[in-house]
Amino acid sequence: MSGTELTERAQLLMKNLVEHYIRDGQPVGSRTLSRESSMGLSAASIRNVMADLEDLGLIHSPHTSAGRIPTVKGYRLFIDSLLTVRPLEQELISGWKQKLHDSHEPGKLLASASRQLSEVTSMAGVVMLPRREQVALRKIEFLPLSQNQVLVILVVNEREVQNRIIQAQRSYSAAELQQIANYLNQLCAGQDLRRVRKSLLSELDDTRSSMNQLMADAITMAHQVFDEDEGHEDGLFLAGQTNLMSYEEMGNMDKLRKLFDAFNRKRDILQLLDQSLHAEGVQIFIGEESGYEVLDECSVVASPYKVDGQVVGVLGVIGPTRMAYDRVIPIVDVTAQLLGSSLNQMK
Amino acid sequence: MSGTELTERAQLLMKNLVEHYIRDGQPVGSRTLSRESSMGLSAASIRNVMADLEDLGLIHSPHTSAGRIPTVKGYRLFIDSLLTVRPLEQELISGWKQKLHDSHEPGKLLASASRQLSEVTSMAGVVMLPRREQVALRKIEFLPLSQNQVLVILVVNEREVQNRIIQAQRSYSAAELQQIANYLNQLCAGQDLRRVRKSLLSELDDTRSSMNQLMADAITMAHQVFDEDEGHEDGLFLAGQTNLMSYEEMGNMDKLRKLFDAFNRKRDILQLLDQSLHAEGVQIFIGEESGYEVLDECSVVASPYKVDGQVVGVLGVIGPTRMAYDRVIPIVDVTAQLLGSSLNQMK
DNA sequence: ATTAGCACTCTATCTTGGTGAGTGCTAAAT
DNA sequence: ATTTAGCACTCACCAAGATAGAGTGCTAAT
Repeated sequence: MSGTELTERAQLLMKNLVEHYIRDGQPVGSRTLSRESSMGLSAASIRNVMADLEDLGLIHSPHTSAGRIPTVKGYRLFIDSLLTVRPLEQELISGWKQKLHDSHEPGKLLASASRQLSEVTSMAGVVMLPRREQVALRKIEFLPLSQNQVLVILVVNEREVQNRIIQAQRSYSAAELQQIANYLNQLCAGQDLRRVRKSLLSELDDTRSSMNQLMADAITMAHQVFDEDEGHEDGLFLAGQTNLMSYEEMGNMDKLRKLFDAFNRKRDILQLLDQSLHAEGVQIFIGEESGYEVLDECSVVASPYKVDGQVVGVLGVIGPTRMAYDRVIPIVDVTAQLLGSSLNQMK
Repeated sequence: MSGTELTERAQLLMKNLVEHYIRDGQPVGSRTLSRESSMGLSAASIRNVMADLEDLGLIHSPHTSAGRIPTVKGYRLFIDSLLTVRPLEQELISGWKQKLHDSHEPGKLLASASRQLSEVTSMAGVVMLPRREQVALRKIEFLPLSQNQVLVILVVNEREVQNRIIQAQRSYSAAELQQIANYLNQLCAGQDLRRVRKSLLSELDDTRSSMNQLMADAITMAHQVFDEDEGHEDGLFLAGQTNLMSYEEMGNMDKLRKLFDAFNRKRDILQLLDQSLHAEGVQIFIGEESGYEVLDECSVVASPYKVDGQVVGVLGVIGPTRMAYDRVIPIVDVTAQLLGSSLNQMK
């Protein structure tokens, strides 16, 4: 109902108002808008239109004699149908591409991407790790430690190394562990971790019947290793949180602390970004839209990124609701593309 | 000069004053002190003594009609000769011990220790990693990647795994890399990394003369690996930074941001903690004493921790200058001991 | 040596009044 | 039928007193 009712003029006015507010951070009044918006209307006329916009819940006054500020609904309208994004300068893009390509390891690459996002936008940058499920095991290795513990080294996804420590039933010699590793490598190498778990189950029966104790132990150990897999790495790269401290709207220490704590916990942020995982292109959560109280006066601009046409993760930027969307959106967009192509080259 | 001049009474007064200020955070005046310090003196007498203390630079007034506040020099005196530390309850200690022992990997353990420090003190906890120099190489392994890159996996210090990617001269097969690894393992396993570098140099001459190309390549590769070693891991675990946001003395957003940025850079903090590396027991840096501007209104309470009687790292707490030293000092002290013994058990 | 008394200083807080920006409404102008 | 000028009104913001409270230093009495 509200969408179509907006006249051409009201839309233009709204656009000007939001742009103005994003620039100055001050409530914008009819007089200012009449002077600076070059749409040849008097303050009085503008007041009339503004009254309509306020009735529609698109803007509001902080108090009687201040100007108007866009509401969340107003931002939504602005972003969805009023916004004109500025295209980015090609030189900038190739500069970023260069920087990203300096990283050889995937971990470093993602960290670098989040840092870049934060630097370019002066807000907080986030990069969510590729989904943990599609992980190909390349090699597994065991080393004996004291007290029946065993150090397990996993090489996955061609060039990522993980390690963990498991508690074995008894003490194994280096040679035994070598055998176990050989056996498992032969059994699982190259497979997806998900499949590995399944292979193990069926293999367990086979080995049990063939009565080779060491191989049975191998299976048990592998189970320990892969069961532990969930939640091992937290899978979120954050950078530039401190940038947020420079914005006046973040002046409330208490709120800011809660936000930072949420960053540290990471869980909520991961969950939020998950929502963008199956979206196409850039998604935006404005203020309370995110559903997380700590992100009250923040917006999140996020985009999935792909490798081989497959979405593998999400990246984005977190900043105050009042941000330069026309610039941030393309930044997030191209960074997602650049990161995807960089990851591709590592395959 | 100043130390011996202090009368018994002046010392007691000073002690009361600092304790009072640490509790309340308000400048403390003569009247209050006379009422609450139970040393049976009138406000006027106390004023006389306070005037002396001010002359000695131990306390000062923020303005004419406020009470007195300890200066850095005053805190120093307080800590060095006036402070009586409260011993910790044994139950607390054994609880912490328990928690620390849950971690099997050294990395996790250090992270856990810093988290614990921050939780117990409600300030920021820091743990500096064991010195990188005394690192024993246990095993090295190579895996081929695309584009002549080689993935190197290092197992050091019994149970730590590092990995890095180096650029090789040509493409090596898995089998070749296996040979190279075997050769290097035989050559270097068990040695200190420092020694490994030396061994490599002498070995380089031997192999050059024996003309085995592959082995020569091995040496070259190893050089690449170990040269890169410096600064690989940043070696600092931080936790609970956000705790600092709750202290009023950290109200200045700008300063706080600079502090957080310093935490993220880590370099300055590492350098500061280095100073405690060769100290015996708990060391304290009060405000400007640290020499770092960002730590202006902070104190650092740090202690080295030992494994096998050898100092391997430093841990501590960073908080506002006005902190409960009588409690924080023993906390840092026992945590250092607990961490040491936990690390010992992992050997 | 200690303390009561006093004049003094300075901050913090509240009040007051003025200013400017902005609004809504109405009546005149286009 | 729009648009705009005019006007009365509201409210945040700021600066200027006024007041109260806490604390000091000094002096004279104990």
